Amino acid sequence: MKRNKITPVLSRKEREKHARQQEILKAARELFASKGYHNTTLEEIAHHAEFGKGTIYNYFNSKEELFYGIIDQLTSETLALAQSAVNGSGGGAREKLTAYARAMVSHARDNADLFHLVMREIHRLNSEEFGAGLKLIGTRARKVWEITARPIAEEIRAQRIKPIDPLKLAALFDGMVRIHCLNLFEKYRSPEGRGMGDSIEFVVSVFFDGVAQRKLKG
Amino acid sequence: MKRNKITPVLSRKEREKHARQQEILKAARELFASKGYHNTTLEEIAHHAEFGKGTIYNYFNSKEELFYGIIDQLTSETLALAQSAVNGSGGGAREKLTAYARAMVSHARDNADLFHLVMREIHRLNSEEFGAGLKLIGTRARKVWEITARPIAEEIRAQRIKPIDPLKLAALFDGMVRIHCLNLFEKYRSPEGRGMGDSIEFVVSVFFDGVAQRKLKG
Amino acid sequence: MKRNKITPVLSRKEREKHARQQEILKAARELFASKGYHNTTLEEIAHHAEFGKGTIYNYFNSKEELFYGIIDQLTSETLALAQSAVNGSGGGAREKLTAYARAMVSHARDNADLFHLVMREIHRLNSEEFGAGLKLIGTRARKVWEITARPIAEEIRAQRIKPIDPLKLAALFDGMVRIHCLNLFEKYRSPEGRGMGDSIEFVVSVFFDGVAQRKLKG
Amino acid sequence: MKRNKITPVLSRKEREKHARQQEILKAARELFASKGYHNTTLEEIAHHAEFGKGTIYNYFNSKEELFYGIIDQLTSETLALAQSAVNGSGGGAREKLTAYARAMVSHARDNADLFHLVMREIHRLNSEEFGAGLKLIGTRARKVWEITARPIAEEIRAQRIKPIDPLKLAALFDGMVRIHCLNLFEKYRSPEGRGMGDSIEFVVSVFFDGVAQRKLKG
DNA sequence: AATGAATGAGTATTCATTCAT
DNA sequence: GATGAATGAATACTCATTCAT
Repeated sequence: MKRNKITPVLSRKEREKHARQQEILKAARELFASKGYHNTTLEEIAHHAEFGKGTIYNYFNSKEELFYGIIDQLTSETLALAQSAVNGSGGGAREKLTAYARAMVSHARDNADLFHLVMREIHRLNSEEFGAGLKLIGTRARKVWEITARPIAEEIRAQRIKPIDPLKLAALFDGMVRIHCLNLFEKYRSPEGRGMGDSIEFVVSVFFDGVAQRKLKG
Repeated sequence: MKRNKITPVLSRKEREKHARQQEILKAARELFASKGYHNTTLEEIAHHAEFGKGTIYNYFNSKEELFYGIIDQLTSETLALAQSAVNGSGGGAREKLTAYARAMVSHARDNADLFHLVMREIHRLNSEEFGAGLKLIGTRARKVWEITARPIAEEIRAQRIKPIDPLKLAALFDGMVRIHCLNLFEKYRSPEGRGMGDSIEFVVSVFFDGVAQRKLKG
Repeated sequence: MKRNKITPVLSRKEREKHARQQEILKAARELFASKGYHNTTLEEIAHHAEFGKGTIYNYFNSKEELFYGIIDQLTSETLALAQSAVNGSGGGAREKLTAYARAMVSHARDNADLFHLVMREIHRLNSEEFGAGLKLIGTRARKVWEITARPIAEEIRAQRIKPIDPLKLAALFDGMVRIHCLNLFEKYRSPEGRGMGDSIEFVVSVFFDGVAQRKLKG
Repeated sequence: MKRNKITPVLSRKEREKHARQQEILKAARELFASKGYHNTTLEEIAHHAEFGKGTIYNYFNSKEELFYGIIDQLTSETLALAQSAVNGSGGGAREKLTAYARAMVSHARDNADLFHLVMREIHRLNSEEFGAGLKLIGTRARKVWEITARPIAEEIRAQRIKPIDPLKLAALFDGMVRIHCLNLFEKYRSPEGRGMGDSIEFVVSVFFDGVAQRKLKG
């Protein structure tokens, strides 16, 4: 991707500022993920990012906002992942949703702790004062649903999927995938629970075909 | 150890002690649910329960233990609900799981805030912070699965459900129901999202029959 | 010691009250001695004395006062001990003071922890608000000095002791004995320090004869 | 490691840090001395030192550690005082010990409250509470004894002092001096007690010569 | 822009004391 | 008199945020 040297999109200063923001976010992600939001101090984040404590405040107005930054990152990663799964993979809804599900599992595996972190802290944001941060999550989730609803809608039109509100279906499927991820990467599952269906195909199959045995035609 | 029917099982003192514990739990439930664990102070709980701060410590050894008390209450409610749905409703797996799902939606509606609290805190299982006391949640969740897995297993034996690990299926179904509840009662859903299928039958139907249109046999 | 049955000095009620007070004091002595004043709760004292917490307050108005009661006990024991040493032992000042010193060492050994406790907490009493409790100690200590000063004074009159204010000498001797006790029963003395002169005669000898070698007469 | 004379051993920052530590120690010394350890709150210390409460914790990790800091200060002052008395004054043991005793009285007069504080807290050595950090006091006290034992040992060798373990003698002498100081500066002594021999020579004289009148030879 | 020392609001927990039974 | 449940004042310590350098 070439950039015109004369009119760079971002000035050097802006680029450096952005780079430092990313460094801070990275440090915070790691610490929040492993110790939780409340148990991580700004001092630790600053130290881990190799900045002074005060410097953090040049890039984020508060610890809260830093956390929003992470949510933003994480949800936009998910969004991108949905987009490329739906656009990039050939075939019909089944193939596209499978691709999305696979990508989600992989993403959740790489960010298991963070994934849980957001699930955990989401409620804090739920309180009146943090409406803003939550809306972001809601909005992004909805966008994911809209993207995955598209191939579903197409197949409904082609009468290969039952005529149910595609957005509902997309939301349900997304939920199934997320629950599956949680179950997969839950640290404290009982030992027997481990390995319980790490194949995402199981989920896709239930979603499309149901669990009921098809009656054999006489 | 026989007990005379006339003398109650618990003495007046014991009954009063238990009643007060319940009052405190109730107050804590409401506050934790609406403001989250970290944002609720013991002073608020005491005030809301109309007790002195010190009194709380006569019934629970710490804020954390109080929290465990709530988790215990809620998860045992869910467990009871699963048991009566499975044992009490006639019919096959479809009817029993529908009954369970209905009961969950109703329970979640009555305890919307608390439901979110536990859905969220369930993920704290991962955090060192609450590790010890919260295995409880995992254990209880698994018990629910075991209960709902039973009718599934029966139908597998009767070849009316595909031969998949019934526990896996139960866990997936439970997850679908819970996700559905979350979507239904999420406070901050965008307005358009509201009313997106509050009929739980939709979920049951996808679980059993899938979304794919059945090809008509020649 | 006979008591006239008709006019008992104390009524049964009074005697019982006194007995219970002693029980409480005993329990408190043991706990204060082993754990210190601040680290002992009234609840522990009550439990150890096998009374209810509230009952303690029927006998002592406060934890403070309970502590004074112990000081009173301890200092009056010391006083009694000084009296009997001085009156009871034959011989001159040297014998009488030796008897006192021996009794003190023995008493301190039996009450080592309590002995330290009083030394330790004495300063708290030093603050304006506790003047009362401290005066007691001061008064009792002075009485001990007066008692031990008597045989000293006699020997001064007999020109067997240098003509120095006997009260000063008594106070110094008392201090020497107490310091010796502290050194003897100090728990955390370095190992080499242990056993460093557990014979009280050493102290008596220095007091009377000094450490200087007498010049041999030509 | 050579240092250029022009660059100071400590940087400005280090010097300032040290200065602030001293200020805090000073404030704590005054408050602990007048009110005792338990009756002094960190908030008071902070206020008296004209710092914020949190600032204290940038210099000392806990209230307890702050207390150790004071103990350290005071005991090292005493140690220094013993050293210079023994090394600095000419003459034999009598002169050197007199110098030490004088210095102690003067030091105790200047720090009467604090002196009592430490005399009292020295006995906390016994309580589990302070065990670890307070070995320091015992160690320092022992060092003082070792220092003052040296001139005594010399005179024993010269047969001018009786052949008794010099460390024992040093400990006894030190105790006599300290007791004398306590008696001198005890705030709440009864009025008649005041002025009871503030001449330390009295103590030295008893230590060396004893109180017994020497029988005139033949 | 970067820093980190200073700050003080905020909070869980303890425990002497009271008082209804 | 005896009891122990209820009480709330008291306090060490944390940490997000500020701001002078």
